[in-house]
Amino acid sequence: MKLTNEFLQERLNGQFEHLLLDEIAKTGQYKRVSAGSYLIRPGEYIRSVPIILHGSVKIMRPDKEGREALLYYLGGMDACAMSLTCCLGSKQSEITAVVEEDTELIAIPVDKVDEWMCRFSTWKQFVFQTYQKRFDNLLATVDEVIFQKLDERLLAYLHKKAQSCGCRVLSITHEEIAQDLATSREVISRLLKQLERNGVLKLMRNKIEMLS
Amino acid sequence: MKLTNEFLQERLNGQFEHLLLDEIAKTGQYKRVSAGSYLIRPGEYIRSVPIILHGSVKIMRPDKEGREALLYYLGGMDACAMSLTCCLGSKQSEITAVVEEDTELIAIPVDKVDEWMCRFSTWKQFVFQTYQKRFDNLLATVDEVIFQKLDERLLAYLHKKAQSCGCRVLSITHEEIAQDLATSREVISRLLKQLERNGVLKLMRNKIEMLS
DNA sequence: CCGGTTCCGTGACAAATGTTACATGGCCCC
DNA sequence: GGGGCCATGTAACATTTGTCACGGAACCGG
Repeated sequence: MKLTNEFLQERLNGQFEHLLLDEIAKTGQYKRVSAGSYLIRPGEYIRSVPIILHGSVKIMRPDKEGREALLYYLGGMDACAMSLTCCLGSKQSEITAVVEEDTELIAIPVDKVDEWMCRFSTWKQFVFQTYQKRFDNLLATVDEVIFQKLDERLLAYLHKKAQSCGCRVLSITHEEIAQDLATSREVISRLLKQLERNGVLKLMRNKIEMLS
Repeated sequence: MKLTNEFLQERLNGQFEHLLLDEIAKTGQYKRVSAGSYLIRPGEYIRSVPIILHGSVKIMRPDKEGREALLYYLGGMDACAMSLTCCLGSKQSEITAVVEEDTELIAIPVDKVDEWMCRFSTWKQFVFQTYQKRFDNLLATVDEVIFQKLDERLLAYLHKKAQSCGCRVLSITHEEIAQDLATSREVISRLLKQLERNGVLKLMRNKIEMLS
């Protein structure tokens, strides 16, 4: 799709100045990506930084045994800090990014990311804000993993998920949750059952309804 | 102490251009900080970004119960990414930074950090490299906490420590280790004893000698 | 040398998490 | 309706981690 200034103005919440919008319209690439597709996998190089207009992207961290734990989600108006550092240092990705819900994004070529930093203060601000948000995300994840027990982490996970999809009924299997939290299916089933007994949620096949 | 261009040239490994060194000499503040002092605590504001010339600084993350887990160390030529984001967004610190070994650093006033970004490409590079390093540190920590068991984490912890102090005999108590890893002293004692039986290390009062 | 303090070792038990094994039940497709 | 697949439930057991209780050893200051 061709990017226009008006479209960008609306979708980017007017957080960028006009000249910058022109540049984005000229060099940015609009993309629709459907749920399940990978934006980046470990070891790949990135040549553009995605700004997410709408949807949600799941950032995961793999280990050597093939497990893959959830780090955090990217949502509207978020950009990926990993891709920023990867681009600017031409480093390989160390994470996996997979589209969770159908997503619209604008891909900014790496050389522009750098160039605009000095030309547009709103861009510089955006870049640093992005770093800050990702740092906060990571810290929150670290907190949970270090200080909380699994049942608390599970509950936090479900709430985040419900919030991100904007509904109270989650379409997910116990197995998927187990992968995201880097544990086993049986453990999750056990804890979920416990939460159900406590009236926090209701379990159905392939679905979990949050009650509180 | 008064900063001179020559001093900076030598201590900063010549990674900055001359004009920038002049600026740093003019506005940077040289500081010696002795082991045990706090550079920043949660809730405080930072008005300068430290560049560490020599020594080591421990970055920790507190939780509500008063526990405080180790995130990572800063060493020579490192800068603190937290302080970067905190400064640029005038946010409160979310971490604790305490000097582990006597440290020399240069404090850069926050407005300069921003101003130099566009004027000096080596500075811009430095800032982004800093972000990247801190991200990598955090990811490594996340990896350990998510995927590894305590005995592996403990061993990794000891190795990092040995590397950072450059010697094979660590001066540390079981209690301190337990705090850094957010667990209890007894657990650490037990695991250490096990490692000793396996010939990995030797235990002494207030000291641990790494053998491998 | 004595008394107090800090550090360490350790057994016994509790709680949390991981693993194995199998049963059940829904759902899809023919 | 029957067969097969997938998701879930669950018991039983293993391992890991956390907690409590206590004793002894090393060190330190008088």
